[in-house]
Amino acid sequence: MADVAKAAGVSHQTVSRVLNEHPNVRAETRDRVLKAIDRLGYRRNMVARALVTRHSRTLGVVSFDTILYGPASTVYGIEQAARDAGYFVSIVSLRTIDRAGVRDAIDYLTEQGVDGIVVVAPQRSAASALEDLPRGIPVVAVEGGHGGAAPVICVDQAEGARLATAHLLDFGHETVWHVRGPQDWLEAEGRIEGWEAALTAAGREIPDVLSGDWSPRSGYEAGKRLAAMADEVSAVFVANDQMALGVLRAFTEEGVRVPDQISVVGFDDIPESEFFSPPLTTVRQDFGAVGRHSIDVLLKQIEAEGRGETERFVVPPDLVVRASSAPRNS
Amino acid sequence: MADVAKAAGVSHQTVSRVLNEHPNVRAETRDRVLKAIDRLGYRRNMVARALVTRHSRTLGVVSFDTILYGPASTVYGIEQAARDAGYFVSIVSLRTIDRAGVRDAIDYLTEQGVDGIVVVAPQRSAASALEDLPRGIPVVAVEGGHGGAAPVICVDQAEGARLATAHLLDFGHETVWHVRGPQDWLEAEGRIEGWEAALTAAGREIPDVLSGDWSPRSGYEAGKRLAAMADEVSAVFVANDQMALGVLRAFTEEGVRVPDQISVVGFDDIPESEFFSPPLTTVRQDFGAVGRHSIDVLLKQIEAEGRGETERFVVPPDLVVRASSAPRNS
DNA sequence: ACCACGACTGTGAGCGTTAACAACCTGTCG
DNA sequence: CGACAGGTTGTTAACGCTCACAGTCGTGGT
Repeated sequence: MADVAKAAGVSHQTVSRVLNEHPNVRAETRDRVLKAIDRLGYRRNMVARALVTRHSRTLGVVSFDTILYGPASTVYGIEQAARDAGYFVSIVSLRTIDRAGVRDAIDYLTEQGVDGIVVVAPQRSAASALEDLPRGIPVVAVEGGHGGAAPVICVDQAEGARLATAHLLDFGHETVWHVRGPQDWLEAEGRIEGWEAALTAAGREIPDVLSGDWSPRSGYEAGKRLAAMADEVSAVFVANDQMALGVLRAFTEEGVRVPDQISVVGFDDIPESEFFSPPLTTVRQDFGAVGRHSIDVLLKQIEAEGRGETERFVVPPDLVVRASSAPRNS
Repeated sequence: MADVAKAAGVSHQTVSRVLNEHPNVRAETRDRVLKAIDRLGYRRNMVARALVTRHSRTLGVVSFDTILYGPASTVYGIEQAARDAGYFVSIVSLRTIDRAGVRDAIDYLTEQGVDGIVVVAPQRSAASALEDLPRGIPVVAVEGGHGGAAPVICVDQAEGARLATAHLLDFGHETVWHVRGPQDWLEAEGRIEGWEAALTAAGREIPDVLSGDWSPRSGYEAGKRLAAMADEVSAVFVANDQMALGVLRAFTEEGVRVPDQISVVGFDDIPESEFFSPPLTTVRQDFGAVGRHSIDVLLKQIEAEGRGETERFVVPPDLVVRASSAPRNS
């Protein structure tokens, strides 16, 4: 910077002013500085800037299993929204998720000097890490349950499940079976909740829940079990599309026709769902909206210096009806 | 830090030494400092550290479309490997990929003070941005063609395609059709190359190529066209699994039986492939290995301060045989 | 002619850390 | 007993930037 100042015949402070678009710089001076910057190939050192301003214009993201469609989409949405707002994103992708891991990641990012942190905490154990947050750094949670001290942005899982279940009941199915996601996941809980609520509201029996772990294989295994009771089962709500694919595969192998014998509904609307055999009825989540809102809320927290309200933002899901669900055949 | 020094009755430099695990600190002194740090809840300011050491222990990643399975897995592999090596990762996820975008991202990250950059450049236009790199910052390319000035880490796409095609020829198919990926993508080119090479090596005719854009829908459309010529076609190599799903769907709709009438092979081995109807024969890429190697090479470049060799690391792919491919029927 | 004011520019300090060097202490060896 | 090595600690000066403040200059009003 000193070199530029010398080359342009001004003080370092004037160079700084040009860089920061301060209004009180004569146009001619600005040009001279800009030319010098260009000629010398000068790049300002953001680290030094961050040291004095105490703002790095970088946000941290703590996530888990960023290869799964849901988390990957969420992180992508967050990154885009952050960049639009002029912020960088540093990512920590946890291998195993637990209280300690999330806390370490938050500490780690804090130490790096990020201005705020988005924690994608889809599991109870991760969400619990948000209960007593280190003060001094704004944090928002995505899919983080009640979120403890942090604001929460989430998709209304229960509502999505309710839509899916009600859709099947509307088709005249006596009841709807459910293949759930893994124990610790809040999304799995929310979906069960909505499913039960819809059944209860219609005065239907609540069948035993089958367990899965989000993987197609676990759906396949659940599908085998359901196929074995094909005479009692006419509709299944599966907690995500990957497991739903496994269910469809098991049904195909066992000669159970979808939707003639059994209707299947998934959750997520992954790009593949439309081309399953048959195309899958499912619940779409707007991950872009989740990312945008989480950044909005986080920036608001940063501006308010932690004194912002711990609001809660719920994004509504949509039902996408395709060929895997149909009126009951009897 | 001054506070800690005062509390422990030492100089700030001794605190710094404790923090950096300098050997020449008396055990008793270290304990005293550590206790003071703990008591005051002190956290060292990495920004100030980065300013003076000129190392941020942060690496930049420039990527594109991080929701697709391939890029997402690559970025995940990079992130894990970087963290194992004690580095942070800042991500820039490009919306549209072109020379200017990649250059901007590299500049952006350089300005932020990253120690090195991994560019995931699966497209020709992105790879071309690597031809004249800004000096002064180590860069490695993943899937970046010849890579220009930067070392390249990639999966041997042509070899994967050769494996897939040879597998189908071994099954007695007269020739193998191909649904390619989008124009600008190097991976699409590599896969075509391998496919042609395998056909040429076997002295077979090279059929017209069908075009897709990686999406299931484009595969579906290609599948419809192939189904219309089902009597000439007995084997198809599709450039990725998502498009292969679309092809399978189109075949199902048109009553083309897989693999009885037509064998289908994909590329990527996404988690869903095993549960397609029928389960998909495909080519698996080891994204974890790509991530690890790219970080290895990048760190080597950083140590060598840019004077490292521009090596090229090729990761071999594996053929995974499932039910969608079978010996020719007739 | 004087003053006030705004536009523009320069000066010095300081952000929190590490590097380089100096200083001190202890023990060992000739 | 003195010198010297080596472990341990403290002092000072950067790193590259912004902030607060202090000019300087020209303009317009009284």
